Amino acid sequence: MAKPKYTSHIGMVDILPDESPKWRALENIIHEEAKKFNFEEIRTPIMEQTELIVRGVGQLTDIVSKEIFAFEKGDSHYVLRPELTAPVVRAFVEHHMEQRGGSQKLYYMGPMFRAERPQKGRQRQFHQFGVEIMGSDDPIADVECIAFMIRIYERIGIKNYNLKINSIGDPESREAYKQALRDYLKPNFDKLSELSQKRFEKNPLRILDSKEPEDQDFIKNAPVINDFLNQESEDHFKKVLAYLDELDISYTTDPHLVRGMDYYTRTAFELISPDLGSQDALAGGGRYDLLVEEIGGPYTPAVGFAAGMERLMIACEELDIKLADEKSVDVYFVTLGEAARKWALSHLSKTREAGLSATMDYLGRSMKAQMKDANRENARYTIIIGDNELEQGKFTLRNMKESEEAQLSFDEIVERLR
RNA sequence: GAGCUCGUAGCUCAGUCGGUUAGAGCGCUAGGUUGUGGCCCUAGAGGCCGUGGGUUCAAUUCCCAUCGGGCUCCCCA
Repeated sequence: MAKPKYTSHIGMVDILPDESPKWRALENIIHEEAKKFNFEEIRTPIMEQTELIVRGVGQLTDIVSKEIFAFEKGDSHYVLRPELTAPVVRAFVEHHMEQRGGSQKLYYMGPMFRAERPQKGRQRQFHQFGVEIMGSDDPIADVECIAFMIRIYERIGIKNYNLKINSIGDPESREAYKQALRDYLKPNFDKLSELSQKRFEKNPLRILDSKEPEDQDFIKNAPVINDFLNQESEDHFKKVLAYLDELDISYTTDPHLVRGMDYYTRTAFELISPDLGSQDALAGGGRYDLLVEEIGGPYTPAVGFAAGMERLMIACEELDIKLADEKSVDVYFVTLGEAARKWALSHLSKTREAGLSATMDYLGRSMKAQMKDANRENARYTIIIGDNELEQGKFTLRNMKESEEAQLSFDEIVERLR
């Protein structure tokens, strides 16, 4: 196929009419469940200051070091948001949202941007939904957050997932652990994969995540962070797990789970799906007790997660889950002649005012073509309007599924369909 | 950012061991039924064979590059 002159950018896809109903259905589910959990929606701009993202997400993360879309205009440094925790924290601080009282339970959804090489389940413009609970360090908040996340997948019917959870402690215990990890690995440094050697100084935790075969033996016997948690973090983690048990949410503790953003403290979790291929994370999140201060606000412990909406869609397809109904319209006005078209135009309005969906042919086509079109649009009924009908004030109402017809006045038709 | 792989009608794909007018199914439009859809029949529209360059008498076919998709790594949602 010859490519058109103008196409969307690589990794940025259109959501066409055949797909958009699925998206709306998913969005509706998220709104409904958020309402049940008493989460309030927050919408922030698509662009943020580059410095916010660099500080918030972390200079050394892949997201910031190689995946952000950034540009300058005048003195301003713009970046397309790669995630929404930092922007939500920014809004929280900017608008002194702690003054609203209590803890803030926020949710969001929308497009994010990362300049990665696209593959299935990974695009440059993609969509996430997620929540942030700000102002509480109670393990209950962690678990409510996870419960909401799980609830979305459960409601949709995606039950084939694995919740992995870990605690990466506070910065002090993490530093102690990093050092212990380095001490453990150092004698075998030369035997580590090239990649892991690079990670050794900068981010040794990542070595635990390595998929390189030569690293696996070292990883298996490495010290685990759980042994380095201070009492507070350990108690916190135990409570999180106990509350998960209370909710009968099954999980796997994974001492090797570390996350890509620098801001995480204590609880970290991921939701993995076997139905996704190599990009198998449905959602991920954790606690970030120090980020609000980092951004310039008051000490505000917080926890949240983000979930990939495209990945959720892919899982639905793999599992043959239909998010949206077939398209349909209540009434299709089939017109024969100019007088009928004019009548139809005004009575379309009346039909819609009665709460029904209604449409007609705009192309002046034959009756057969109109009937075919009505079929394609999945019309429940057609109303056939010709000179005879206009004269008598009785129209042919055809039930498309049953192939039954009746002669009725317009008022009777509306009454019957309502 | 790296490796592999694919790229022919709107969609799914044949095909050309380089050689006159590139095919099918579905979809679309129209007719068969001058006022009736879904099935059937007929016809039509729709392709510089992703793009650019090279080799050649000749390239959709071979070579290179590029763009785009897929898979994998990295990383993440």
